[in-house]
Amino acid sequence: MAARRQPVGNKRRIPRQARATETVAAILEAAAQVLEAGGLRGFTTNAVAERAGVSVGTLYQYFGDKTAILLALAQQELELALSDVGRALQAEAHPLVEGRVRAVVRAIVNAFRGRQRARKAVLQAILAQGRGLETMEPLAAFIAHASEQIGRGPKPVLTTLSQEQVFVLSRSMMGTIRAAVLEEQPFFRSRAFEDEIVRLVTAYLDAVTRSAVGREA
Amino acid sequence: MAARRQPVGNKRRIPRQARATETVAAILEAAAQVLEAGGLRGFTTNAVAERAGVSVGTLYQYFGDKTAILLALAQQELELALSDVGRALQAEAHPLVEGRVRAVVRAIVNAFRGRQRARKAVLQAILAQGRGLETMEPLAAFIAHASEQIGRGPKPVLTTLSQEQVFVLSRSMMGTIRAAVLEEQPFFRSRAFEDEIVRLVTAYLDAVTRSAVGREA
DNA sequence: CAATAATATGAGCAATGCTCATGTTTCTGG
DNA sequence: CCAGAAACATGAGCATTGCTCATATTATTG
Repeated sequence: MAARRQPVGNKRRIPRQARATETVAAILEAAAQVLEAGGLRGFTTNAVAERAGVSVGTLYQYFGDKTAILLALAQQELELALSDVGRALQAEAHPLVEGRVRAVVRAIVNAFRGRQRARKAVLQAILAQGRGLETMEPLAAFIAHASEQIGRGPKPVLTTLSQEQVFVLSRSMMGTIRAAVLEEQPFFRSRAFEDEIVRLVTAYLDAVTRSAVGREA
Repeated sequence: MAARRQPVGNKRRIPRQARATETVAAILEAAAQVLEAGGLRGFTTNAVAERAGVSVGTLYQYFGDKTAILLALAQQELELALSDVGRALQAEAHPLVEGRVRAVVRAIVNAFRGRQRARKAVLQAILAQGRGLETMEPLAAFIAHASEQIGRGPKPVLTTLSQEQVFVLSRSMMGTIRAAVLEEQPFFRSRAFEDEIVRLVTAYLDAVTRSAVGREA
């Protein structure tokens, strides 16, 4: 977690001195501010550099291109969200599958509080870049693992999910939430919406389980 | 269908002569070709104009900005896909809900044949523009209507879906398919993948129905 | 066949992503 | 404490691209 890994293919400098670390942090913070203020439209490299109090050249020492900044922001956010979800899963040892699903859904939805414009812009950008894959992979892995956590309990449920099942599970859930954010749906934080997502995930897990059980015996 | 409606806020010219209509068609075709050849990276207004055999100025007489071209392509595609889905629903008077869901899913997946790069690019672009809403609205409306078609039959199922339910239904399904396209998942056209999407939708519809029935009586 | 409306042109402006030659700060070993 | 090296920072400016506008060409109308 503490290990600083650069995305593959990035030929840029890795900060080795404290000064550089601060610079990178300043750039990321500036990027978030610029996004929050003007969305993707106002997000120019010059604007970010100026706001961060560095020159464009410096910015390009640490980020290969404009998108790399967005990607870094996205990864930052994702790590935070995932740890939240992990905590929610451990804390809420809810006896019912539905309860644990709800804990996960709520944690994810909650991850979208504050700096909404910036978050929306980051979402747009990584989708546009077609880099959903890299950003999504940790989440999918997590869900694959979490589904076992979710599935075990008083009534043990799941064995292992196929890759297609993990994919459908993660993308349907995230796709729904993501669409709600991008479209700025008013019911995004409503209980009714949460209920429906929980229903979706729970019903799917149920169906998968029934099918798996039926295939044995 | 024949009625030519311009997106709101578009101050551009509407073709009135045959020549202009052909020009617009040529531009759209050129745009698709450019996208197919070089993806979003190669998609420059100058390139499109050149390929279409017109000048940039002409292009900008009919499209307010670069994105408008992508949006037009998207709407074109969507209309085609929706009519396919509609036909699939009418033709396949399958007795089981699952059968009708499968017909819809298959029609949508089939809509992604050919010109894959162009299609992917268009998806990326409209997502990046945050215009998913407008492009999605007809689909959501369609699904809201289709869900009644799907729900009726030997075992009548549904009454009416809430806005949250329509949203979850449409976005979870499209989100999953969209992710598979954008990430170029190898199992995109596999039977296993189709099965899982069908399972997802069917299970959700079932759960909604059970809940609605339980609330009466 | 004018007169008018519709359509087409493309040089070039403004904005933006990004580079590179140069200058400054920090570290390291003797 | 001090060179020499390595890391870090700078910003003018190049290349590209989205888009405009003054002008020219083609179609329609009465």
